[in-house]
Amino acid sequence: MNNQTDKKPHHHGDLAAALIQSGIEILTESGLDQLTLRRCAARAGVSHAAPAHHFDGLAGLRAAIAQEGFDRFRRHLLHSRAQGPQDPEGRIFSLCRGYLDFAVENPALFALIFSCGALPQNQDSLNAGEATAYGLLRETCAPFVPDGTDPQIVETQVWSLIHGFSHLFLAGIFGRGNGQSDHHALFAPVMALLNQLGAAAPDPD
Amino acid sequence: MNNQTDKKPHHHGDLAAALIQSGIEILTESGLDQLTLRRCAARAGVSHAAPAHHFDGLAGLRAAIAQEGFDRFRRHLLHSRAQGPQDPEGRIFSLCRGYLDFAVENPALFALIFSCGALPQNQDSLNAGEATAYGLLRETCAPFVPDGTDPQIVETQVWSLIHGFSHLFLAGIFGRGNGQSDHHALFAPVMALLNQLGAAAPDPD
DNA sequence: TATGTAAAGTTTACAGTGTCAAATTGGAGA
DNA sequence: TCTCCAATTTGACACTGTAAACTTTACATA
Repeated sequence: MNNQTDKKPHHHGDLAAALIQSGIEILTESGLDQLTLRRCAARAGVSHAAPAHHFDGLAGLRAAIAQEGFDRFRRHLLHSRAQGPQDPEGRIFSLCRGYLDFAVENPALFALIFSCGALPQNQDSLNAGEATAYGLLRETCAPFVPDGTDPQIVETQVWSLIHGFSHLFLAGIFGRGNGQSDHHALFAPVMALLNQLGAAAPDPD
Repeated sequence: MNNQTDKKPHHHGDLAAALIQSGIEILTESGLDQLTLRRCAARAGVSHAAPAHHFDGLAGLRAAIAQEGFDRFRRHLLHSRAQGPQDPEGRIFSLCRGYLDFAVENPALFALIFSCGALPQNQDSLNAGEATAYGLLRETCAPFVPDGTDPQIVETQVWSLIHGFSHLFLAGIFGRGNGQSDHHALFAPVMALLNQLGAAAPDPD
């Protein structure tokens, strides 16, 4: 469909990629409701109707931005996981901390990524290792999966926990009411329950 | 400001409430992007500029709808919790199941409620008992809070877990890729981790 | 009853949006 | 050089939010 790589359009160098980049910048600077076809086009230096030749309307552009955002999200998680200690607990802690940090630092992009219908997740991504965010999660959760158990159980628990906290924090459920906004301090309960993961899954060592 | 209760406007019976109701219907039938000032006005049988006299623009209407939606959400949780067994585990299980069911049955309203900035949560709501959704959660979590511990720890764990699962399910992370869409089956891992709550908090009985 | 006032709703207008059809541009191959 | 064709622009249309001016209605007061 819209493979913006390895293909040089005639006039603009690579308009599709430029539009996605413009969109992410607008998202970061001005929020989700300012993400507009015409604004992206103007920022990329083309006329207002140019994006129609690369994406299927606004929905298509948003989907493309979400896909790129998801990849940046994945790289952020990868980098964050590599920062801390490399034992199973350290890796999953760093991964979750990176998850929250990305959400706090890129709230609009985070919201777009997880808005309904924008995600082209398929079955392949489950076993894709570091190639996808889900694969990254699966890798990191693997040491906590008891033998003979469906790994998706632990993955569901971990992802639900960290995603729920991140989303609720952005929504202002935690924090705003308290007048407190240090998300790392509020994060402690999530880490505590993450520790229960080991208790729930007796190590077969 | 906009107290639509106990006050009979002159022409329309209660336009503010009618607009909110119209908005929720549009949300349910056509999704979030179809929620428009003019559409709400038309559905309520007034001209397109009438809502401006009751709400502060589209953002104000959305906030009012979110507030009403949050109250319906609260009542849904209350009803769901009353359905199952009334021991602490049964109550929290039913509450979480109601949380997920509401999200699945009202995806657009659920998204609006938890979209950033639409929530007027304040400190009072924390101790409001059944009067607010957070109070409801606090009540239900109370039996799992160890003596001398901040109840917000358990509340954060439970809400993050159930909210994260619900939101990710709506986003299609679980389910769609599998071709499986029975949210109650996929829900099991959340329930399992919820059981760890008891293990994390040794009952002082 | 007559009048004034303020709220509620309508009309009109304008800038910005997505989307489509037609015209135009500019580079690649003949 | 000429032609073709994809990329882009131009122009138009319907729809949106918003603001101002205007009209209608209900109520209080004299």
